[in-house]
Formats: sequence, structure tokens, C-alpha cells
Amino acid sequence: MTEPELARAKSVTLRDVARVAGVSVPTASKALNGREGVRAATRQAVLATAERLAFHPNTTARALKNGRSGTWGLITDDLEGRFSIPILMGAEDTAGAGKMSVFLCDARGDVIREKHHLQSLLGRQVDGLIIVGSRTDARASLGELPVPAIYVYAPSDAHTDLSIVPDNLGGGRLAAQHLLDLGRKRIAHIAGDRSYDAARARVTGVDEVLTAHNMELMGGQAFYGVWSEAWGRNATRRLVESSPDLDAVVCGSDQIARGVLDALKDLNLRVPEDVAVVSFDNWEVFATGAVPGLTSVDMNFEAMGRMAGEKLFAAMGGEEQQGTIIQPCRLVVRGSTCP
Amino acid sequence: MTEPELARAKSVTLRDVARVAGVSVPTASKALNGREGVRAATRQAVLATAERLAFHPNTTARALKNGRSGTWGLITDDLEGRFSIPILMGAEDTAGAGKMSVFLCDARGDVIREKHHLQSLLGRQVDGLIIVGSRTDARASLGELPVPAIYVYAPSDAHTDLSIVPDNLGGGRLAAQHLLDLGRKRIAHIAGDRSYDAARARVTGVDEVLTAHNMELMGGQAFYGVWSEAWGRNATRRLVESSPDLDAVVCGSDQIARGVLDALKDLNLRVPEDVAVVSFDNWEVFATGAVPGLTSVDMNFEAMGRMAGEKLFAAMGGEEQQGTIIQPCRLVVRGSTCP
DNA sequence: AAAGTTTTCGAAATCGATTTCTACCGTACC
DNA sequence: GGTACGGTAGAAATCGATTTCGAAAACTTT
Repeated sequence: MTEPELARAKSVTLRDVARVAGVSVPTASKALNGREGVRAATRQAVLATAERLAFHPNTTARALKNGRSGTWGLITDDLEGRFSIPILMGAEDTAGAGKMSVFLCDARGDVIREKHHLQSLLGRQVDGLIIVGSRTDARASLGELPVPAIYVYAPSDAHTDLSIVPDNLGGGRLAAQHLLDLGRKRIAHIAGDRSYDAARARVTGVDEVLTAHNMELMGGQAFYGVWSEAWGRNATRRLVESSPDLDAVVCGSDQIARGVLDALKDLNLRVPEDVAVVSFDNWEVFATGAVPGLTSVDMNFEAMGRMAGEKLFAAMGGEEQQGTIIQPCRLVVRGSTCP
Repeated sequence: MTEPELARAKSVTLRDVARVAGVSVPTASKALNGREGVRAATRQAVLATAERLAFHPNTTARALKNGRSGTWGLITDDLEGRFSIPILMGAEDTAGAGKMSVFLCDARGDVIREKHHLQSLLGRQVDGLIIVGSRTDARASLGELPVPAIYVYAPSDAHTDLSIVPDNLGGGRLAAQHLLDLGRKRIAHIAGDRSYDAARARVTGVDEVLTAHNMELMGGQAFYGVWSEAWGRNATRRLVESSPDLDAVVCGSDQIARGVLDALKDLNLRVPEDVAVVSFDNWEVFATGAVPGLTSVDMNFEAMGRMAGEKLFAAMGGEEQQGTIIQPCRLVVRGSTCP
């Protein structure tokens, strides 16, 4: 067993490269990492052999030495990945391809499991944490941690943490302004679950714009319910009964909007000619599958992920930050408001 | 700087525990890992101090030593996480809470990016790979790898790899048999994209059952199109025109089914009284949001993930396997077939 | 009490890469 | 030609945990 390369057909180590290139391990390391103190010819030789042997450095060893693992942990409650995946992709993008890898952990809404995942991630020496809540209400802070953490979508309840949340208020304004721009005057709002911060903020945004134009919502207020198509259908039927002259509906989510579209059709009201419909989330499969396509306010998950990545890098660089960053939304116009 | 505990307020290492407990590092290691050769009293002391100091072993160091990182890599093309997240959760479950952490990488359908992620994951010494395709067609094998890999949802095109795929054929049978059990005789099939293996397999399954009962599909064949609501609507209109007496429709996906339901309603056909509807995927938000709720064939993603986890463990234990494992589907009955 | 066993513990090597820090080389200058 | 110097390369320590192996301690046995 004097031949190490026979013992493990596994992977090529730096030692192998150094031996083949006829230099020492430190020299090989310096050459590969572009550090000075290596003659150009030597560096070339090392690079060439590394290439030839298909050398890939063991990230684990590097992590152990310099205390940086090049990984982030993302903890979420999002069972379907609707939020998590775009946010993850956005975060990854800031690092440049493959520089950072992300552990995705699903706590499934269970605090115990979350604690467990957290410990596991810290044991793996992640360089940062992204905590993705499934609703925009403030969630319990994880407290003081040995690595920077950023709360995305749901803000932390501790103002010493850094949170990134979508601008639901601004989204509401966007939706209302869009309808006003189209000349709509009699606007109703079928909202989501009142217990959700997001639902209330969206309502507030709509209200603000209407008030500024000396208008108010049909029925005098928004109608809160649940985040489902069924609620959209029911609410629409009642709404049209009491206010048959309405000409636009803002919906708390795309799912609600789907219900609204269904009900309007049953009631022989044309969209967008008789009634324009705007909703929130811009969940592609729902928004584009509808007839007509739904004009919807996009929460910009990927942008939130990118921001999270940037802030994590900044924090890793020692630049501590706290507070709540509000990420603007954007309106995606489709057939439900413009023919 | 003779006081190491001042230098880094960071984390508690095994050395710290050993020092405080008054034993050597190896002894502390043995005590914590439940290995023999340690007196009961000594072990107790070590365990107590570890607890008191909130010691969490550095997984990175352990990984470096014994060559096992306790991590898996999951590479997917799934932009929304519809497949990946349930599969990831299933895989994690097999390990027991937190024992395995999973790197989630989204290749976004880009081969270059996939290669990149793969290298990155191998550099991080993952113990296994789960490759999740976004369509059931066979995908290019990643070839010989230093760690076991399992292809989920989309099988590998190399028969020396191990793949786990949903039983689309069996799913088709389930759907057809369900309709026959309900006494339906005139069954049509509005399928998805013909270029997808899944679409064709589902059709074959339905055909098999009908043929076994000396029946055939309305129109003599399945109608292929695309995986969209719009296709469901269009196809239904044409179908009812040519075969107004149909009493059941099998849909290639929940999205198609949503279009079918819409169109049937426009045509004043009641579901399920006049026409029963069965679909595939059981995508909750679509299936339960519809009126009536969609009876749908569930692909059991989580079960596929669990199977993947088990097989990876087996492979890590040296038990090589190859071939394709077909994971059964299950029928979830809702209002679109039973009132 | 001496010899033989068993148990318990710790010194040292290991994993793979990085990072000093020192030894050496050749060149340049006086 | 000897000293000084910038530039290269390598020896050794390091990260934190594991593991082997030898030594010391604690018991038995005669």
C-alpha cells in the first residue's frame, strides 16, 4: 500500500496535483488560487496538471480551514416552493454561478422542526441564513445567531434583525391607480384573510389612492374572506347583487380572482368591458390560464432573493444591518383590464 | 493571545468541552459518540459539560475526516418547486429529522448550469445526488460519478443508472377503471402534449382498460394538445360538437381539466351528472379550487422522494442498484366524478 | 505480593486545503 | 568576490473531529 492512488480511486487531491507537477502542496495551492509568489512557468505547469487530472478542490477542507463554507441555509414553511424557489434562485444569482450552494430546509410550519434544522445548518457552518415565512405577518425572531440571518417575505418581530418584505401597500396603490387610469370609477375590493398582514396592507394601498381622488370602495369597504376561489365566487355574487353598477374589482390574490372571473361570467358581465379585474401574486399558472388573462401585481420574489443575497454578502463582510427593506412590486397587465 | 476562548467568541469546539470536563479530546469524542472504552462516570461528565456549553459538533470537520458529509444534492429544472419540494421532503424524511441536509440547485433547463452545479456539489462532497427532471421523458445520464445518483420523475437514458418514475400507465388505468366503475360508457380523453412520454403513457393506460372491456375512446382516439387550460376548453368544445353524447372525460392534467370544466359549463353540461371528469397531477390548488373539485390521479411525489432517500442510503451502504422503479399513483376522488 | 488481565485514557496521525514563515536561489551592487 | 536583496519554493502549523495504538491505571489471580 505504498501507492496511495491505488488505495482510493476516489478523487484527485491537491497532493496528487502537486506530486505530478513536481512541486509542493503549498506551491500548488498558491498557483491554483492565483496568489503571488509563484513563477509564471510553475503556475502554468500546476494549472495544466490540475486540468489534466480533473482536479476539483475539496470545498469541505477549505471550509474547515478558513471558516467559510460557501453555503447558505434557507429555512421555509412553503410546502409547494412557490416562494422559496424563486427566492433561492435570486439569492444564488448574486453570488455568481455555483459560488454559493444553498441548503433548503422545510420546517413545515413546525417550530420544533425549525429549531432542529437551524441547529443542523449551524453545525454545517453555513455562512448565512435566509428565513422565508409563508405569510407576511411578522414571525418570531431566531434571536442572536453566530451567522447573519435575513428574514424574507415574513419580517422578524425583532427590529434588530434585517427583513425584506414585499411592498403590499405599494402594490395596492399600483392596482388602484391602474384602474383609475383606465377610467374606472366604481371599484370594489374582494380581499383575502383579514388576519393576514398582506391582505390588510393591500386594502390600505387601494384605499389610499381612492381617498386621494375623493372616491371610496363600493360597499364602503373591502370584503375580507379567505384566500380561495370559492370565496371569490361567493363574494362576487353578493357584491353584484348589492352593487350591480360596479366597473372594477381588485382581488386579494389570483386564486380569489379566478373565482371572481367565474362568477362574473355566470352573471353575464364581460371582463374587462363591464368589469375590470386586478389581482395580486401573479402566479403564472393561474394568471395566464384564466380567460381573459389576469392583470396582477407581482411580488418580485426573485428580486427579494437577490436583495437577500446581496445583504448576506454585505453582512458576511462585516457590514451589519437591521430594519426592514420594502421591495417594490410590479404590475403585470393582461386581458382582465385591457382588451 | 494565550487564551483561545478570547480569540474567538464563535463556537464551542470539542477541545473546549474536553478541557472543561478535564479529559482529552479523544475521550470526549468517544464519550459523545457513544463508543465504548470510556468509564460511565467519565462519559456522564463529558455529556454534561457538552450540554452545558451548548456544544454542537462541526459537521464540516467530521465530514473531512470520515469522507461522509451527511448531505445530498438535488438538481432540478423545476422553476416553481412543484415537484422538487415534495420530493426533497420525502427524501429528507427517510434520514430522520435533520440527519441529512439537502442542497437544492436549480439548473433552469440549462445543461451548462447543470454541469456547473454538479461540479460544485461534488466539490462539496455530497454523499448522493437526486436528479429531478421536469418531464417524464428520459434525460441524458450524468455518466459515471464518484457518488450514487438517482434520477427521479425523469428517468436516465442509461440503463446502468437507477431511476424512479411515476406509474403514468397505471395512473391511466386507475382513471379509466374509476369511470367504468361509475358506469360511464362513453369516455373521451383530452391529453397533454404528445411529445411528452407522460402524456402517451397515460393514454395507453386508459386505452388498455377500455380495450379490456371491448370499448374504445370517443372519437376513436385520444386528443393530444398542450398542457394548458386553453387547450382543455378548445378540445372540449370540438369534442362535444362531434360527440354530444359523451359521459366522461379523462384529462391529461389538472390544468387541462380546469379548461374542460369551464367549457362544459358553457355548454350547459353538468359535472358529474352529465359528464364525469378525471384528471392527472392532483395539484391541490387547481384540483380543490375547481367547481366541483377535481377527481385526480396523484403522482405521489413524496413517496418518490422517500424511495429515492432509501435507495441512496442503500447505495451509500455499497448496495449498487440499477434499472427503473415505477412508483404507483393513487386516485383522489372528488366531486367531478362523485356528487 | 508478584504476575497477569482488563479497562480506561491520551499522544499522535489523519482528512485536504490554506497560511505563515523560513530557507534558498540567482541577481545586482559595491 | 562578497554582501544585500527580491523573488520562489517548501516545511510545518492550522482548522475540528475521528481513530489507531500504546501506555498507564485498575483489577484479578495465584
